[in-house]
Amino acid sequence: MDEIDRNITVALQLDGSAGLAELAKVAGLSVSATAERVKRLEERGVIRAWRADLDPVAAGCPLLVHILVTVAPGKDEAAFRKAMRRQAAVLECHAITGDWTYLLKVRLADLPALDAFLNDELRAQSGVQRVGTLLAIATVKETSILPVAPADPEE
Amino acid sequence: MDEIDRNITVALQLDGSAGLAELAKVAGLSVSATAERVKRLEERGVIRAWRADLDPVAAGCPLLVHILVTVAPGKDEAAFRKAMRRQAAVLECHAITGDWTYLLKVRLADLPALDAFLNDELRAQSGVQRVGTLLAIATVKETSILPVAPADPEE
DNA sequence: GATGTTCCGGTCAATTTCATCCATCGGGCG
DNA sequence: CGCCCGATGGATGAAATTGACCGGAACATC
Repeated sequence: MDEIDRNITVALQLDGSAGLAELAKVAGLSVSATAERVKRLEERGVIRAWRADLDPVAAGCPLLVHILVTVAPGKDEAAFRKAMRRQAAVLECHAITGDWTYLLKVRLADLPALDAFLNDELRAQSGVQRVGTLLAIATVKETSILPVAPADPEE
Repeated sequence: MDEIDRNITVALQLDGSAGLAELAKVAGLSVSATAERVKRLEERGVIRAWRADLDPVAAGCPLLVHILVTVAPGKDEAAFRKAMRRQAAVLECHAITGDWTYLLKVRLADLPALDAFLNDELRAQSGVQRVGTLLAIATVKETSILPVAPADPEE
């Protein structure tokens, strides 16, 4: 994971369809050497997948909501996590520090869908004690480009 | 944006490197017809880009923090937004309803980096009145796969 | 301390696969 | 009956994959 690998990963996050020729230029290597690097990044699990990046609005999910949840400790929690994983609308679910237990990122089509989600999916879960809803009014920035760290010299 | 387009977009979000042949099978169309669909999805802006999906830990950003920020109303706000857009560590920045003004999603290498971010980048911004930090202890789910809505018949 | 060997990584060339383009055909609608 | 949209098939072209060769570094040997 040297400087070259970092340049490659950044470039591939920005545009994975550019092709090896152009990637080789930013990497400063030959085409096949660049292909070797990319292959190794995949094998090492740094690159998990190649994905199409969709426009949420065009895809029919204009509503973005972050939901804070307090779940009572106990074995209900496993069921809660499983339910969150099953829900396609739940893009993220993190256990967090502070007054709340979980933070969800949810994308929905409209407010009725939000109402249905809160009542039927979330509050219906046993153990859920408190729900806080943070509706996104405007999205200033939303990217999946990871700031690839300068990384430790080893490895 | 019919049923076929929805199947295609879902499949391409899951794996964009499969190739047209396999995609055509899940779409139930010929290869060239499928290619035509994908091309139109790109032209219409539904598909914004093709990206490599990285493992955050392997990429050197194991720390995930959501930060709630209260910003004083005024023209400082434009500067704040611009600063957030500039910061590579800030993956998302949403203006939200409720007691807080903004919700950030930030990825960092370690706690010192978080400390530096909070002090040097966030609290240094004029207008920032209150900062709440939600550190992710565990990530139950984190995906970028949009739940492509059944969509309105028109368009 | 110098030399030879082995391994890792990069370059170059050849093969093969894949996507794109173009012409044709069938179905639906005016 | 004619027009238009969408699907099929084949040909062209560019891309990725594979293999063999070359150079440098690390280690062991002399």
